[in-house]
Amino acid sequence: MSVRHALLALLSEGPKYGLQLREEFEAGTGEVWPLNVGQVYTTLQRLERDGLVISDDDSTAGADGPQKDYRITPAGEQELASWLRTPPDLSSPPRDELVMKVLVALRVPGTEVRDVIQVHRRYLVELMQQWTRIKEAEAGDDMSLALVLDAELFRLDSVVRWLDAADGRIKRAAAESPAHPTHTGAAGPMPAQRRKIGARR
Amino acid sequence: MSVRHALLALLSEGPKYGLQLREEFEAGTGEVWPLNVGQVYTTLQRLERDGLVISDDDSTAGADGPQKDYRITPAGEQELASWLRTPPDLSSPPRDELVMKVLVALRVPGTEVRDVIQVHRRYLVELMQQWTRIKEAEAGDDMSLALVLDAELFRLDSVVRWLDAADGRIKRAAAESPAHPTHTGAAGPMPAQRRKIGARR
DNA sequence: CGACACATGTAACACGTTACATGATTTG
DNA sequence: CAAATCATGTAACGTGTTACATGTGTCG
Repeated sequence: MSVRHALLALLSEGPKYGLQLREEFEAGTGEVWPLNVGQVYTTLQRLERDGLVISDDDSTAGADGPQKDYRITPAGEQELASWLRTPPDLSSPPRDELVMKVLVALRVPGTEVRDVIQVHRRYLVELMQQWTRIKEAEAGDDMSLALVLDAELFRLDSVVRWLDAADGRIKRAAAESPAHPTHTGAAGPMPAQRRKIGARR
Repeated sequence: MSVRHALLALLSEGPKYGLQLREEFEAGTGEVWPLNVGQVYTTLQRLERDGLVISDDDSTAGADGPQKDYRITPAGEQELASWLRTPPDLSSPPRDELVMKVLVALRVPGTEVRDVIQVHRRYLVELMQQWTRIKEAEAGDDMSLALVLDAELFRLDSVVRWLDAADGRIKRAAAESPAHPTHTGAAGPMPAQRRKIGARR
């Protein structure tokens, strides 16, 4: 749902065509969020189908070249404005791949959880250094780029801190019950039924 | 790519069937990551197609009831082990919806960026409190749940801190060029071509 | 038996990705 | 003109969601 509204936003500045939207999208995110063209066209089709956008196809007047301009509709403007102040869905936190891996490593016997954690930790720190380098080198005058890189750096930092906390938890749990150092929770083959937490949609 | 490997992991403990996998998946994440059944079946089909898993359909022996057991294959075991130590793709940071919204709010004239930021900030803080309450109430003996909630709390905290940093950046930028207080970067209708950063795939 | 739950599946859609096909315009 | 580039589109696939259809087993 992100690209859809981004295109809407670009169109709110005036009529534009497919490739132009792709270029402006990438320029507006400091070129770190590539956007494939195919998605631009299919998204535009869906936007038009939903009445948030209309195309010049060959109607009113200026069908100058091969370009097909799209214009935002009032419904589109309204959708955009409401999207901007609508926080994302509460309900359950998104499934995170790295968290998944640690949970799996905890549960699958014969897996060195601490190793898995360290492997990913090293990788994340490296990644952070890369982005930091890019940020220092190129985000001087580009606020969009600075914001995007800030967000990613904050996120990666939180992941690293989570890995450390997880490692601590695991170490502690292992100390308390050395019998099964890598296995916790959901022990039996048929875990006891528990009340659902995440089902508040 | 997350559910796929989680199912593989559950199957590495022994043969299981569809609904059972769904239940164990949810139990293993403290019930905060609901998993719809349809996806379990389609994912199992793809896993079988890829040779990572085989089903009892009506072959060897025990076709006891309506349940259809799946077993992991050696190829599946190997895939699982390699997945555990493979860090996610480098390349470009994932497109984040909230970052998107702030970038859009910055660019679309007539939008109070600071307001948008504050609206989401309030929401995030509320969310954190909710999760914290649940964590204190229920994550005492369930390590999986504690890990999942930790991860989400760390993540939300990083988002809040990013929002604050973004607000600061925007305030600073507004102070420096009060002419266009809400607009930065990518100014012209056809922004100057710049070198692509994210294209290192 | 009939109702309910367990269990498996399928269909349709949204979004994202990659790859390919096809015109139109510019330029050497 | 021929080739390169610009521009639009389509096809196929992966993953996720919701909703519906269909069997099977148990139990009042």
